[in-house]
Order: sequence, then structure tokens, then C-alpha cells
Amino acid sequence: MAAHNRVLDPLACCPPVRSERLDEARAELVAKSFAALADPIRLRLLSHVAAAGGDEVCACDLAAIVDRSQPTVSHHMRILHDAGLIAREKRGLWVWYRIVPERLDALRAVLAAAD
Amino acid sequence: MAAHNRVLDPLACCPPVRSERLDEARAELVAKSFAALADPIRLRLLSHVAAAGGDEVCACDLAAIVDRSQPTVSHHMRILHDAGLIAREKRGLWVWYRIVPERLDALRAVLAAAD
DNA sequence: CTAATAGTTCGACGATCTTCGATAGACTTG
DNA sequence: CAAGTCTATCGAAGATCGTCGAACTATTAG
Repeated sequence: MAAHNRVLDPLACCPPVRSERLDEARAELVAKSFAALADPIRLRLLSHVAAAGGDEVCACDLAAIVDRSQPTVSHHMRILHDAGLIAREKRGLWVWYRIVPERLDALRAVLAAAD
Repeated sequence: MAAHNRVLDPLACCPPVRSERLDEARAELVAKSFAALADPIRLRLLSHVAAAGGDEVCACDLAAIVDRSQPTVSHHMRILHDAGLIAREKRGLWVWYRIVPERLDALRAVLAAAD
């Protein structure tokens, strides 16, 4: 399902950084999104999920990939999820992640040149 | 292609996050770039310079715009400059900043979908 | 040379972040 | 129900970050 409601999308607020000056409230929102991308472990976790395309990735594999403890990986995945960049679904004992490409596109739009 | 030097550009290394999995070294580089965008004050400073288009912006105006002390603004502008997002030039007593659009485009490319 | 101005660097403090071990919660299996 | 497995949360330690006042550097004006 589209985990991500267009009306409530916090980034729907924000024009490109290059055209209109960001006010304080919008800057706070956008900064939170980029902060989710500002850690190398999170970037590699995100990249791993994103590179799977539409396919899902099992949480059970992630700790080995980034060589961090299970609680640390859980923490980072929560931040990526809170930022709307990945979707989670628990099925049975396992948790599966998949990318939310719309959110990455929204961030790209914030960095886009003025039209 | 970009006007800056492709060989020396630290982001020239990095394929889109969505297609190829980032290794540790590349994730470190990309994370540093996004970290520069992960603070609301820096985003507003960058937005102010970027929204001026190709025109330059005087450092003397920035502290009033973001309501922070002058050393704090200097600190943030240094981070943006180190990230390659803005260029600085000192002329006489004043420092002038302008946007480096190629670097913003490079970051957008890292977030782009696989082709 | 002296005084004045713009910006950077230094030193410190508090807040936030990353990390992990221990623990708790959710779910399956026997 | 009890035991086992997978993930999330808690609590703490250490590192990093944002912030400002004070001191320093560079440049201009007189």
C-alpha cells in the first residue's frame, strides 16, 4: 500500500531550495530528512534496500552487511522509516523492508534548480 | 557535463544509491555531503545564497537573516564551503558567497533512480 | 602608525547522536 | 504452556555538533 499520504507528506510543503528562500519551519523539516541520509551506515542500509528495486529485504540480513549490532541496525532502520524513506512490514517473525521511491524523489526536488 | 573537475570531485565516485550498493568509503563521502544539508540554519543560509541565482551575497547580511551570532554563521558557511556547495571570495573587508549548482546536481544524481 | 571594521579561530558548554549489552515484546513451534 | 527465535526498546558511555564570547587576523581609512 502507499504508505505515504500525499496530503500529509511533510515535504509537500517545500519549494526548491534554489528558487525560494526557506523559512524556519520548512528548513527544520527538510533538515530532518537530510539528517536521515547523513550517516554512512544508514546510507548503506538504504542503498541495500533501494538496490533491490521493488523487492523486499529481510531485516535479518542487515546486521551482517553493515557490521553493526542488531540494536544499532534496528535504530538506524527506525530513523530511515520515520523519515519516510523505507516501508516496513512484519510477517511472522521477520521484518521486511522496501524502498519508498517517492520520498527520494521529493528530496531530489528540494535540491532541484529553479524552473 | 559539470564545469568542475570530474577527477577531483569527491562525489564523482558515487553511483546512484538506488542502483548500486554503496561501499563503506563512498558512503562516508556521501554522508558528509548530506550532513552539510542536515541543519536548518545551514539550509536557510544555502537557500538564501542559492535563491540569488548567479549573484553574490555578502557575508555581512547573513547573521541577521538567520538570527545567529557572527561566529556561528561563519562556522556554518565554512561547512557549506568545505562541502563544495558554495564558493567564497574575499574582496577587501567583505566576503562574498555564491552557489555552486554543480554540487547540488551531483547530490541529486546520488538520489536519482537507476536508469 | 593607529584606529576601526569584517571575518575567522579558539575554548568551553550543553545537546544530540552512535553504539552496544541487557532486557522486553512478538511470534512460532513443540 | 514452554522454549526458542527475531526485532524493538532501554540505559549508559563516548563522540560529535551547534552555539557563543573572547581573542586573533586581515584590510582599509585617517
